[in-house]
Amino acid sequence: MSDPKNGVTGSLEDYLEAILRILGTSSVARVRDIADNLQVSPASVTPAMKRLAELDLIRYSKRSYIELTEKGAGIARRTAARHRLLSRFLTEILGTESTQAEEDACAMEHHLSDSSMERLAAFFEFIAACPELGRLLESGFGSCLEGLDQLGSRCSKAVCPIIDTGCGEEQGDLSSLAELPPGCSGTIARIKGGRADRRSLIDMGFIQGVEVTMDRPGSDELPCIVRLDGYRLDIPLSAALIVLLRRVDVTGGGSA
Amino acid sequence: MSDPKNGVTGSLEDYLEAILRILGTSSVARVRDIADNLQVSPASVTPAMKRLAELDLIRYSKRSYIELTEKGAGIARRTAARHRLLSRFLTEILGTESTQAEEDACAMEHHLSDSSMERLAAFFEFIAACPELGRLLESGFGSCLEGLDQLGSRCSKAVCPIIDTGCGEEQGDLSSLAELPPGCSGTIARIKGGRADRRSLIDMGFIQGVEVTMDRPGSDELPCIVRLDGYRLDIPLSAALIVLLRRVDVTGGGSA
DNA sequence: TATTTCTGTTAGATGAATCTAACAATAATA
DNA sequence: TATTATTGTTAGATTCATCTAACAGAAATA
Repeated sequence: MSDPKNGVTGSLEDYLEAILRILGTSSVARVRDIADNLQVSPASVTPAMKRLAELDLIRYSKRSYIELTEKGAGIARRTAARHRLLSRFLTEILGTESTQAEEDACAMEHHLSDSSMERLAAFFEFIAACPELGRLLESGFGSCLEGLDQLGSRCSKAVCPIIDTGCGEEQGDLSSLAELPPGCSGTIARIKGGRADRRSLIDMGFIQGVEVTMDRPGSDELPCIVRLDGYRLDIPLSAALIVLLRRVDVTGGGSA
Repeated sequence: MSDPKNGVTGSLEDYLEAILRILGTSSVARVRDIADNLQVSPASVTPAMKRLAELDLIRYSKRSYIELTEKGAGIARRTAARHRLLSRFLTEILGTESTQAEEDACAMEHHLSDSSMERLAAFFEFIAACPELGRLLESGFGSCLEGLDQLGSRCSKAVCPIIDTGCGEEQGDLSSLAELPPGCSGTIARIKGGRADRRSLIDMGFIQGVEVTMDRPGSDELPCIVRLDGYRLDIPLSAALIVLLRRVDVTGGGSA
């Protein structure tokens, strides 16, 4: 039923991955090493080894050293590869801090499908093979992200189209959500402003590409009411001001 | 201890998200709707509602309609935003098939940290704001990925640097892993060949940017032994032939 | 050899998330 | 109103993953 991978749960994948990691440096893997490696009590390791042995993924008998079977090593390597791929995407492309990236990757590695994994690997190859793209990401997005790290600070406007005014070649096309007349819709192009403001809007679902409709424009005292993905949301005018939209479906009046 | 988000587990996030989703179309959320929405038995919903109510994330009493509190709606929206972000990354950037992307996103949404999420949102804004990048991804990576879908087929060589010969402007710099002399290392640049071959190499950890060292070159009958991340691996010569490397640390002899 | 220490195992408990089957409350229909 | 769905709840079981505490086996040391 909810048996994802023939009985191999995320936790078991972690054990396999740990065994592979240990065998990379030590010549043998013992229960103790695995427990330390996964920050788990040795008492938790034994039953996991039993299950892995039943599934023919390790060779194990009471008190013996632990070895991976071919099948187990395959799963271990695949899991490790997923982990590395995700962690590299987070650090190298998105610029997530490495401790955090490890943690995210550790949790997500069990849920990335084969086909997405294959594509993510291709993505890295593509970036590496395409110097133009690499340059764009590094000089453009990369230096913009540095700005994200210094809380609330703004990054080099010349380079970063995201925070604050930015280079935005199509700045002219964009208007603030606050200016959207009632009944009209727009697609979110980007969120201006400091980190905290951005984050709280993103948390509410204000993400590039998503359509917003204005239900009731706000004032200084009255929050705007908008629809996002069909959900009604109240946001203060100050928040609406920093959401930049590309207008679609201009049925109502036209504003500046 | 291992309490990630103040008692709100991944499963509870799913329930909150489902409630938000239901309230987007229906005017009320009932146990039945939630059960249907999450493909879960109604008997599983009741205890979940109790826990959510205890945590002050929904308003609920026996047999009542279910409403989100402000706090609960916040978590629900954040989870939905993560979901959308991941699912869009998978479909729009990586080109994963949408059913699969949904599934992956559903599982990963509980594990993406705030900071990675923030950066992923910025990534979308950056791509949208940078027409050059958008074009590159779409015409280059995008059309290359189409090739991935037709099993084993090759995509337009003019445009795709990944599969087969590709445009590879720096083709000259690259040499096959099979040609790497013993003791020498290289960094993986890309994997040539059909989909199945690529996938099995990726599964073993052959991913762009990773360093490989040759332990023992192979022959038609004898597999190569290489080291990847410190792990020893045997691969058939035919597989080594399609791994393209950028050489580093040329201590040994020089090959063509 | 006897003792101590380290390592691994077992037993038993806990908590999360689910299920089925039986029951209760409500709503719809005859 | 009486009967029949439909909907929600409870009880009880299961599975997974973990823990602590107690014990057993092996190795190191006295």
